[in-house]
Amino acid sequence: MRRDVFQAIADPTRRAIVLLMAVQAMTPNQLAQHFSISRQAVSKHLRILTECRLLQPEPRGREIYYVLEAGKLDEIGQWLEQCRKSWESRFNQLDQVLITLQANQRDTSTLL
Amino acid sequence: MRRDVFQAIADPTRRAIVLLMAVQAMTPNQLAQHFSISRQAVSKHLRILTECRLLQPEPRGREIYYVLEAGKLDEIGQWLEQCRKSWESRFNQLDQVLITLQANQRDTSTLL
DNA sequence: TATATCCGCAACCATTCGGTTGCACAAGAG
DNA sequence: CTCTTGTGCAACCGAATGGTTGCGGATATA
Repeated sequence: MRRDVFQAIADPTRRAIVLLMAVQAMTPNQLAQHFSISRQAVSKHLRILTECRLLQPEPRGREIYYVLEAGKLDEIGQWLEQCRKSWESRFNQLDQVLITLQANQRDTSTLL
Repeated sequence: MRRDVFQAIADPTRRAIVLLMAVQAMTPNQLAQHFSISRQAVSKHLRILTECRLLQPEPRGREIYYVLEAGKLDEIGQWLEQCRKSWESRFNQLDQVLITLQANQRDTSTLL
């Protein structure tokens, strides 16, 4: 199933999972020991993180290691940059106006 | 009310609002014209974005302009960086092991 | 082979979410 | 003052969320 990465990291438990996985890949059982919820609840979170390609399962015998797909984090970074860029160009536009005004200040009287 | 910024940007409509607000501050009515949902639904989104300090309301008479609080975006960026940093230091640790092994390669036979 | 372990799936449940409609109130416009 | 406009708030509703428990299947272990 396709899923939204922003919706995936909305839950604080899932963000903690991503952080842990960034340090070291783990199995669901190992992971569940870090939380106070049931193993199945952790598995649900892993499923969601896997569906949006933030994690990738790597079976090792009867165990399954979930590995972080760090490249998927860029999707979040791109949105962030888009916001920041728009926000700053908004100021740049204002700066342009001010610079133009300042440059023409000596002519302002004649222009108005 | 205090709110989680990650939960706030989980909804695609709210992300679109943030992007629009990054370009130009708007009133709820102006904003609602960009979407196919009701004005009240947009107002709900504005409330959530305001509660997590991503937007700040600026009353102008009977109108209210919502202005982006761009600094709040850093909270997301910090989490991202924390993930990336852990992820890369994970590789660095592996690199250290490999480098050490390679340096000692000539002695491996004696060490084992 | 029998048993224990690791894991995902399904059913269920309370709560939250995102949308709607209707209403009340404050501020300009006539 | 009256009317229109911009806004927030409350009630309601179906769907999604995050948790639980119980089960079955596959893999190691005795």
